[in-house]
Amino acid sequence: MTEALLRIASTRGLQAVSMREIAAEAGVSLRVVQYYFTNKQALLESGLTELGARMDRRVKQRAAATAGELTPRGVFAAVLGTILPFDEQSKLDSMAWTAYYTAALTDPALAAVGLTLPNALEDFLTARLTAAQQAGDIAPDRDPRTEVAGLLALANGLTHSVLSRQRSHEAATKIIDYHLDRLFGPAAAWPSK
Amino acid sequence: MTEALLRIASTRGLQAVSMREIAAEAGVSLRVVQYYFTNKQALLESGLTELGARMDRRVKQRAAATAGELTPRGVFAAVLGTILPFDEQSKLDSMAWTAYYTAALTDPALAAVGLTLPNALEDFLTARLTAAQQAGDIAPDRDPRTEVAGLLALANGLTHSVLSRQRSHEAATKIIDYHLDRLFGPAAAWPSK
DNA sequence: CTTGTTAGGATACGACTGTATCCATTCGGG
DNA sequence: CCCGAATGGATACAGTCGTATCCTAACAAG
Repeated sequence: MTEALLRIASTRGLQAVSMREIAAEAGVSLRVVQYYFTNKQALLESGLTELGARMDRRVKQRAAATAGELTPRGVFAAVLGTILPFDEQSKLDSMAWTAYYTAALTDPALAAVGLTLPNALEDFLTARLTAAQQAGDIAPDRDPRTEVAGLLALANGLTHSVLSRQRSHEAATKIIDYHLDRLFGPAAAWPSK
Repeated sequence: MTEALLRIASTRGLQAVSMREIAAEAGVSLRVVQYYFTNKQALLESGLTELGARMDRRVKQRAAATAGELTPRGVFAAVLGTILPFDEQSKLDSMAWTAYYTAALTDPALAAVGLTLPNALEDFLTARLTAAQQAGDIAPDRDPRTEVAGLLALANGLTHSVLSRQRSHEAATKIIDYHLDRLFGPAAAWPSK
């Protein structure tokens, strides 16, 4: 049922989401939609929560697939590579995510729900990068939180350009890899103290 | 009149934009809104065009203010610094721009109008960076179009994080400057052929 | 003075919205 | 057996939406 909501949101936009449309898409009656989601607000929030859960699942799948050795760089490549839309389904999810993001800008209730995952992601990556720095994997003059913020912003921006067909998935991945190369580059390129 | 539309779009979202709301916001009757914009579609497109014009004006203003010497790096700092929301008005415009961007994902007519400025910007900056590379201002192993795409995506992503109050304008500017430092860094840091 | 164009007020129409109400099932525990 | 709770179908309600229509003015050109 929440899937029907996200299907509509990602193909026709969040403004096309109505209780009746969801009922039709899910093949149930209007009353059933009302029954399981008391409000339209509750319905929308459930869609956002589901989106977050999917993203979480995808990150873990990719991390498991790349298993064996999870270098700091491997973690970043997995997470950032998961943010970028890489197949039809994740592309649809990214569209829905974008729709929600925009709605959250003028709807505080959605903003509260929608910011938890991005913030958790930033904290998680920052902790990883700090550890990597202490282990000597990245240059000591880098600020972990700033680097993470920049990388996440880059991934989000690239996602948008992929969605609007300005850029292919491959081109976006290349740009991400390029930045990871610079960050996790050889110690020889670090500035001497 | 288009200003009233953008005022509503940036404060309450594009889905709150209705002909009657615009009429009320502009202090005119519904008929007048219908008179000057035959369609709602035409109305929406005029808002998008106006947003593009404002952005254009801002870039030129900033470029003129930083006048005297317009180094390649100065051009990039001006353009990217203009994309980031730096005062209340540009913040509102960025919100409206985001709303339009999202709507364009599921509305081909808006996409056509909305992509002209970003594409023009990318072409312009790529030409500048190519020239700078030939002049020896950046390392020869950089791909200008890729670099520009990355920087624009970064600026867009940072804009979003500023709008959702994850990041301050200053923090975002610092990240941009950091990347520009790397790009236009001293020749000593370039890889030897 | 007449006539056509531009401008705008008032109102109506059908479609669609979220929500509420009324009613019929199904089903498990007492 | 029964009875309350869970589940869901059908329909109604009050708004709001974009759009269309009808009617005045104002004004410039003939």
